[in-house]
Amino acid sequence: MDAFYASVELLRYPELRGKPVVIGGGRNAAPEVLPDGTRRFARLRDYVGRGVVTTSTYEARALGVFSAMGMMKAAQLAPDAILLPTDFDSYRRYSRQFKDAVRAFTDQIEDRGIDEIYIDLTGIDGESRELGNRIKSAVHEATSLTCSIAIAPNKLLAKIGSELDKPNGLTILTMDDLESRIWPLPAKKVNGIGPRANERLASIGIGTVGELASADLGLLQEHFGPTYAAWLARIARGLDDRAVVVSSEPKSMSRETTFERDMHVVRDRAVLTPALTRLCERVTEDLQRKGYRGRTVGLKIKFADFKIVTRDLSLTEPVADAAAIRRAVGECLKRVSLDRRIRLIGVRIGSLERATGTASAMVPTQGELPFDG
DNA sequence: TCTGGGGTCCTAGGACCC
DNA sequence: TCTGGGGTCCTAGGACCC
Repeated sequence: MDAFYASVELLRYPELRGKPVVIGGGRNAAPEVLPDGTRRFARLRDYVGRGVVTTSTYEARALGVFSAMGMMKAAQLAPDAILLPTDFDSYRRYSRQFKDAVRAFTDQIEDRGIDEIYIDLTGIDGESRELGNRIKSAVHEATSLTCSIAIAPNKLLAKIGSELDKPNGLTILTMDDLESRIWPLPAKKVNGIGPRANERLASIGIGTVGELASADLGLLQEHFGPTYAAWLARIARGLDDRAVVVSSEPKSMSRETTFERDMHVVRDRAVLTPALTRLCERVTEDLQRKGYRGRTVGLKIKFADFKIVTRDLSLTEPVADAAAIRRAVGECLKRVSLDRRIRLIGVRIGSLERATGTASAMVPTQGELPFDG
């Protein structure tokens, strides 16, 4: 979906179309409705806090404001841009609508978050461009939103291709297009080459996918290890045999919060302790709402210097109650050296299993029968 | 004026078991 | 007295993605 959150907001506030608009910031307020019925929107210049940009309209991007940028920095680049708070309930609703629209074509859909999917079109009738246009029309009819689609031989190329013609794009790629359309691209356009890998590639003179394709495998192995080097060599040739994964179980659930100011471990105890308890409660709510329990409880602390420590504790039995999670988090906390101010705390639960049925209702398996020893 | 929140996957060492 | 592998689980950190 193109600039998804921002585009949803423009449906609600059409008067903002064509203007630089930024979504994000966390705790900022919704627009104020004036007596004459018009709305007064917050401006980026008025923002104070530690939030980051979640999405920006293409007009805001033209001013240099992109996702994940600190809001205060964005405010310097685009002080007059409109600032809107995130409204995840709306985005989730539109997300369901666009995915349902695609489901009319096939159920072979892999969820990649709220605004992105892979579709396995293998065996679906129709010429690629015509099929792509039909999907785009169906999405637009269902949501009034535009999306960008690439149809390609694999997920790697489809993902790259979907970025080539944004917004409202349709890109068809075959293996014959590798040299002309993929090799000129910066290596970091590849899904899986992030900032760190990109920097290390740059340090050995590799900037584009094409340069990666002609790189010596031994050199790559020296810098990235055998597994990642082999992967790099394959993706540079456009090779990717990952399947479209239609369903998956969650592995972990977590909640975390960044404080408005860095917290002093002793002096701000009255803030920190209830905040930690609240995170345990929120994780518990998530578990119960989705019907899971988990056996591994994790604590995350980000200090004022941005250093992150994590501590895990695996319990003997899976839990889904706040008190048990809070106790485990307390044990984790004892193993952290609290020698700096704290910026963020987080609570995570992993080793999840479905909470259907109680322990007493479960039939013992062979290994648990008492006669084996 | 520094840099969110929710996830997945990988690596690597150590404990422990057979 | 010296030296095995294979396997799983746990923990911590880090890269990466949306």
